[in-house]
Amino acid sequence: MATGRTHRPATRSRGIPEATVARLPLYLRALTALSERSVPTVSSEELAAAAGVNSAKLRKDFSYLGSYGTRGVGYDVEYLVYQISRELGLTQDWPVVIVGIGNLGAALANYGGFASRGFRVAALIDADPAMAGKPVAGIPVQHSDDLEKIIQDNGVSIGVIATPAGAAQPVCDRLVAAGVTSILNFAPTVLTVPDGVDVRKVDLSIELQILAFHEQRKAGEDAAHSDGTGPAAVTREESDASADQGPDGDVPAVMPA
Amino acid sequence: MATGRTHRPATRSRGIPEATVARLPLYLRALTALSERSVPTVSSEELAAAAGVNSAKLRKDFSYLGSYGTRGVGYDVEYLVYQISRELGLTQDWPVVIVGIGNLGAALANYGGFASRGFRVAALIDADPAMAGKPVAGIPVQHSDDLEKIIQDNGVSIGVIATPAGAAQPVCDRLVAAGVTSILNFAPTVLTVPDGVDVRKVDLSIELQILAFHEQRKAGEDAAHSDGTGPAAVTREESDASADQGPDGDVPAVMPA
DNA sequence: ACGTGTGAAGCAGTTCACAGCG
DNA sequence: CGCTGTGAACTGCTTCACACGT
Repeated sequence: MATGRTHRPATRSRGIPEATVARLPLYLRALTALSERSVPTVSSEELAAAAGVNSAKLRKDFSYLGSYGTRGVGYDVEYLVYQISRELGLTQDWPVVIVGIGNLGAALANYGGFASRGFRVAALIDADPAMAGKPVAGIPVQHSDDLEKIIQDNGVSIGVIATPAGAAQPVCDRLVAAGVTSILNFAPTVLTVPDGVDVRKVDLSIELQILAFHEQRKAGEDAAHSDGTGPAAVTREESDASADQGPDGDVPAVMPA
Repeated sequence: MATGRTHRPATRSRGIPEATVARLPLYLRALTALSERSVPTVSSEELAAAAGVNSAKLRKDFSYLGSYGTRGVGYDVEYLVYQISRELGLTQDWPVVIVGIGNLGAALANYGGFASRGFRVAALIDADPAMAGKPVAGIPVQHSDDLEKIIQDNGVSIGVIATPAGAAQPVCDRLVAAGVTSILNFAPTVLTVPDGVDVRKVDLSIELQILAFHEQRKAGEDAAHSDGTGPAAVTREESDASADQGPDGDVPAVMPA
């Protein structure tokens, strides 16, 4: 690595746009599927279709990684898989802890997406003493009293929070204090973290609300026209989400004045 | 395929930017919490802090909805809750079906975020006959043979897919054919849908990979020479996600040449 | 000829900074 | 005054279109 070619050793330079990073996993998945089918090369057009993006965007994205394609031919599948994996840091093993082994935490522990691709569930942690020792997805649940020790013993830097909303911030604080610097938060709460710690949020009810917004719009437009039975309205195959921190609290009923 | 571009009506009369729509649920949650504490008004500054955004952005967002604030005072909490709820379409009831009642589907069914805020789990559907009739979260699971009838009988327009990757597209097709026009996809697959159908995706492994990327970057910077300027490490409280369609297939091991 | 790689144009989203109203 | 509402500047992402290497 870092063997300068024509440019600077820019291979993993600081300059990859966030939007591009967010799409690399997409490309990787599509490429992995091609790899399994022993497809040797792909054009940007083909790969873009498989990943659900447009080809200009894909080429631009890849250009940030380097010039890994061959003009007139396309990209070497195996090589790209490797380069993207490396860029994403998936050539190393990331031990992950899941905190909060309720319905969701258990589902996450069982989710195949974890085991594959460099992520390994190092420990499951729950505050309920009754859970301690009980195996979930083949891994014994440990009590949250030992959280700090578990983090340190396993060299964990990525934590997943699947606790109830109220417990999320305290858990987050302890994780961070113990050395975790990346957090995936499933609780519907805004997490406050110190600089240098990354938080990503997955929030079911926010996603639903966004869908409801568009759904309402469709209904409105339909009504304005005829009572048509056919769907014809807001078409977006590139709806964008973004958003990071969720606000706090549980979500009760909506009923103003 | 995968090229619906249908343009965007742009900001004519009813044009709320997508990025703003994605934040409305955040504001709503923060406002609801305030409402519960009987706080009568908030300033953009306070509310922004609670929602984890900056106040200029919040004011700009609200300006798309109308002028609901009072200069020198702030926003009336109850009134804003109502306006945002209405804008998001949460003043009506949205029946939702969840297809695929495995670990994740069951967790979703039990998730409180569903029940609150205008969403109602109208039915749980699974392909496994052994599941049929078994209650999950108090709702009996129905067999997928009856999917179309269930959708139509309940007037469902929002579907949640929590099946394995391989089943997602067929399920999606049936949902759409039966009248569903908004889909929340938890399967790691790129869903192809006709124009007029909205798809949002929640993908655990993509989120983890994005975290891994930043994590690797932190480690690299620490290990190598420390830069001499400003704060080290990636500090982002506003990391952005985006991304919509995921690519297809399961995700096996990564191991190129 | 073909498909990558990329300047340049175009656009969406964010931030600034201040005018204007209570 | 204080705080909202918003034009205007700015930043970053996407799309275009074509030169260039193979």
